[in-house]
Amino acid sequence: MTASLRLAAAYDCGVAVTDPVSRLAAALTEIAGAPVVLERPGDADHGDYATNVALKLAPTQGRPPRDIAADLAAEALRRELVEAAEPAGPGFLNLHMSDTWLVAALGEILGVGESFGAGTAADPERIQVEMVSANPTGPLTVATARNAAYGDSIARLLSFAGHDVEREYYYNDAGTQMERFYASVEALRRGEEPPDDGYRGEYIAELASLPGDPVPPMLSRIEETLERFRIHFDTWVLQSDVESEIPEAIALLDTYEHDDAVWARTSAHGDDKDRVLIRSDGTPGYFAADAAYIRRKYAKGFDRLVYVLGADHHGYVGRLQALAEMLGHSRNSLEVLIYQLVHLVEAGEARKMSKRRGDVAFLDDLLDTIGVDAARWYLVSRSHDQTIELDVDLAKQRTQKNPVYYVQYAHARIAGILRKAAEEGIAVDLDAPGCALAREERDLVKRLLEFPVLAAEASERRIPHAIPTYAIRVADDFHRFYHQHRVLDSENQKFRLALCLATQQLVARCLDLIGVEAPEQM
RNA sequence: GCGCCCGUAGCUCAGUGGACAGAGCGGCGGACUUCUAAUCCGCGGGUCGGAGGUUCGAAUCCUCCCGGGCGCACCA
Repeated sequence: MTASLRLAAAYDCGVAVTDPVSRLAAALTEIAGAPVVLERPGDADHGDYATNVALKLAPTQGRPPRDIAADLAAEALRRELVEAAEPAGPGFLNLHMSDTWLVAALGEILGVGESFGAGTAADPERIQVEMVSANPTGPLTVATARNAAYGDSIARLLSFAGHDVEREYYYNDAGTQMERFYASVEALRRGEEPPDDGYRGEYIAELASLPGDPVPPMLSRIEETLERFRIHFDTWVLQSDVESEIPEAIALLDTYEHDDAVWARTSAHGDDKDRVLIRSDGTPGYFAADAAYIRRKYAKGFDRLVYVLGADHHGYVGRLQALAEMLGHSRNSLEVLIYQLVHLVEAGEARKMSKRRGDVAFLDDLLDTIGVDAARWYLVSRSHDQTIELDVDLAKQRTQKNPVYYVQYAHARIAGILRKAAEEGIAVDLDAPGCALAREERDLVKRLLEFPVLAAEASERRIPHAIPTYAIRVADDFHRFYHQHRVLDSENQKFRLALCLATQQLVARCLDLIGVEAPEQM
C-alpha cells in the first residue's frame, strides 16, 4: 500500500486524540513548530512512520527540506522519541520505532480495552439523527435500507466519539400519498381493484384483511424490519403532531404575502428561492410543517440536527438550513447528509422501483436472501457519494465472497485461540517478548494503533465506509500473522496472546460500528 | 439552462497535496500432520474520462470539455 494513511490529524480536525501515535506526533510538532502528520510508508525500508513536515516548512524557512528533516531527526533522537530517524527522498523524515515502544503501545490498547479510540470529540454535542422517515405506505425497500445503514452507522460513530445521540423517525400520516394508500386498502376491502394512482402488492391485500386503520400494522412491520436490521429508534414523530405548532413557528420566520399565499424569505438565507408556507387556499404546505418540526427539534435542546436524505432530496439542503438560520441557529448546526441512490439491477437490466406498482425489492426479502451482516456491510462499505448498483441475483451468490466474512473470520479465528488458551488455563497477560518482534507482529500492532485517528476521522467526516475498509486491513494483517506464527506454545506466547486479544476487540468494535455481528466461530 | 454526485485494473470499488496508484472479485500457479484453508503466497493486469492551470510535488486543488446519475412545485 502507499503512504497515504493519515495517522495523526489531531491538529486540524478538532478532535482530541491521545493514543501513542498521536502523542508522538504531538512531541514532533513541538520540536518542528508546525503540525506534524504521521503516515505509514508503503515501503518497509521507509521506517514505521514518516512525516513530510520538512517539505512543508522549507518555503517559509528558506532552507533545504532535507536539512530541516536532519535537524528534526537529531532532536527526536536526542529526546529518545524514536529508535532511529533519517531524512529521505526529497525531504521526508522516516522514523523507526523500537520493539519496546510497540509493546508499550499494545499494553496501552489493552489497558483501555473496549474504549480504545472512543471519546475523541473535542466538543461533545447533543445530536439528533433523523433517518429513514419513510411514509408508512409500504414495507421498507432496499433503497431506504441504504439510508438506514448509513444513518445508523453515522449515529454509532458519533456516539462512539462521545456525542449524545438520538435516532428519530419522522413520518407523515396525512397528505396525498397516504390518501392513496388508504384508498387502495379500502378498495380491496370492498372487493375492488386499487385506483390507478394507488398502491398494489401482497402487503396491501394483507392490510386489507385486517380490521381498522392499516397504518399501525404497517408501522409495526416497518419497526420490526428495522429492529431486524439492528436499528433502534428512540423517537417516532408524526407530521400531524407538529402541524399544530405551525403558527408559532411561522411567527418566528421572515415572511411576506404574495398571490394570497404566505412565503418564507428563505432566499435571504442562502436558499435558491423563497418557499410557500401557507398556500393560497389557506392550507399549510409541507414546508410549514418542516419549519414547525425544526423549531421543535431545537426546542428539545439539540446542538446539532442531522438529516439523512437520498440524493433525490439534495435540493432540500438550502431551504432546511435557511429555516435553521431564521429560527436563530447557525445554518451549520443543521446538517444534511446526502447519499447517492441504490439502483437495482436484475439480469443485467435496470429495474425500476415503484411502490405504487408493487414493483419493489423489499428490505426483508434482501435480508432473507443475503442476511443482515452481508446487507449492512454491503450498503455501508461504499462511499455515500457513490451510486450503488445492486444486482439482486448476484447478491445471493455473492454472500460467501463478501469481505464481511473475511473480517468475521479473523474474529472467529482469534476466538478459537483464546478458547483454547482458556481451556489450558493460560491467562492473557502482556509481557515483553522473548525475542525480536517479527514483521507481521509489528505490522499488526501498528495497524491497531491507526484506529483512534481513523475512527475520529470517520466520525468527523461522516464517512462510515472508512470503517469496513480499515477492518479489511486489520483482518489482512491478522491472517498474515496467523499464517506465519503460532500463538500458543510459542516463544512469544504472552505477547502474541495479548496481540490477539487486542485485535479481536478492535475487529469487534469495527463490526459493531457498522451494525455487523462478530461471531465466536464460523 | 441551473445545481449536487460520479468517472481509478476485465467487474465492484478504496485512496480530499507527497516517495514506484491499491484491495476484493474474476483468471493462472503454488501452500493444510499445527490455535479454523471462509486462510496464506506468487503471477498477470492502469492514457486515474480528456485538455489546460496552480505547486518543489496532483487521482486528489482550480477552469473548461466529454460521458452517466439525481434534482430544479402553492407535490409529499
